[in-house]
Amino acid sequence: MDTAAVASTAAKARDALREAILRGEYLPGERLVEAQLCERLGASRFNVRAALQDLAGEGLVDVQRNRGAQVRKVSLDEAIEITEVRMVLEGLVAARAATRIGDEEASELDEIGLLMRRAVSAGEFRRYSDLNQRLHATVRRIAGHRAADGIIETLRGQLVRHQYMLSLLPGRPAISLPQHERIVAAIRSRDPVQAEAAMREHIASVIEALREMGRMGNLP
Amino acid sequence: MDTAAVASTAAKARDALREAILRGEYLPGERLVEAQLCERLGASRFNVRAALQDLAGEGLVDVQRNRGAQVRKVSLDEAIEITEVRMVLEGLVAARAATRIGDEEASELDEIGLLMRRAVSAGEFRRYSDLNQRLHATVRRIAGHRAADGIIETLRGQLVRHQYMLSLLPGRPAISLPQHERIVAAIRSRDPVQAEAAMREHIASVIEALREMGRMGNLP
DNA sequence: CGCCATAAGATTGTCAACAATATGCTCAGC
DNA sequence: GCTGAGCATATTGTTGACAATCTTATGGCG
Repeated sequence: MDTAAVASTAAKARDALREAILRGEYLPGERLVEAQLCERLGASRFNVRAALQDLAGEGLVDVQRNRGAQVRKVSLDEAIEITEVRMVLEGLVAARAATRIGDEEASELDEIGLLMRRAVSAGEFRRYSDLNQRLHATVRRIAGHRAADGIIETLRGQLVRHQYMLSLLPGRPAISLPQHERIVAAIRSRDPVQAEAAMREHIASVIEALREMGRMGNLP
Repeated sequence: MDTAAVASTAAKARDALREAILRGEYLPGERLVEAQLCERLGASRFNVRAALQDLAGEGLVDVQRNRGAQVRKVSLDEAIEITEVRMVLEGLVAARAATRIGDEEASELDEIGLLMRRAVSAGEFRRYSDLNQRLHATVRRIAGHRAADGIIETLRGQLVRHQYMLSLLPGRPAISLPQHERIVAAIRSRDPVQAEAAMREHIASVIEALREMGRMGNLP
């Protein structure tokens, strides 16, 4: 009985709405009408408004005075900028993980690496994508860098749609698997400089893929 | 007349409260009672609540359910973590500024560098501190990296108190002036790698100073 | 004298009604 | 047929009152 306690009505509404947006139930640009959300979330307008304001702070929705809220559209340019920020932040986190990793955490990374190789060679791309997230999350947990962690999580939310499109690009796993392996190896060997470099190289290649996607005529 | 328009009542209240906190009119840990803020800001409780919620999102205040809001205390550990994040973000921004700088912007950086040297040799520390902020702001403006910019600005708000204490440390200008000069030189010569390295070295030394401050027995 | 139950006061949480604004539609005028 | 003014509707902004909760003061009991 202390910190993690009963979520307030407003917090529940906010979390539910965030999940709905991330799940893709509301598309970018779609208007979020307060009255509709009241039904959908089973909350009063008061709490719905609070939720919208929070999510606006997270960059998931845009709110314009007297014009209501809509799911934020992030352009490709913005997605690239956001990913650049993620690149340096996850680099920082990887470096710190390398200085803090313990033995059982090392074997956890090993296991994720093993599962990744298996998933790729078996062609299970969805599973590989999940492992990708799990690897990044594990590195962040090992680092225990609260400031960076919160920001990365927020940014991840803004990018769900683009990341989803990325995962459909053919040939991505073949490129990213060795990058992931290098990240694991560097953190395992407690080398912060190599860990940061490996993580940045990995995310830089994600940025390159995003640019490629833009050149191929997908929506701007 | 379009984008930048009449600030809503809530936005005005939020900005006013933010300024008040940053100015130090409310100290860390101090309770922010809604009714009092209504008078202070000349806003309704509704808007005061919205403002508090916003500033909570910015990390300037803590809000606990049924217990109200208080100015967030950031511990030295947190300040260090936040500054680490700033280090990598401003490094990113400096690198990008190096690839984008134009001629008049180059002379602007030169001028700031000149004024800095003058301020230090004249012992005008307050003026040097202002120029410090101006240099960082100018670099960010040149880079035009909206994603990084927004986050850096938010983090800066959380650190005002610690940065103020830092500026009182004797010997800081002598350390940071050559670092600033190196940042200017690298950006001027359009070298993103050097620019990032110089900026990171500079902020790393700020982190070292923060650690020093902690060791010297200031409040944790 | 100290401690817990109880009540009073202060503060925040929530709501429903009302006001202000934007949006879409109809219809006169050309 | 097109344009624009004016109206109807939908949606958001704001307010004040009331309920829930926490905090502090009080007093009885061991």
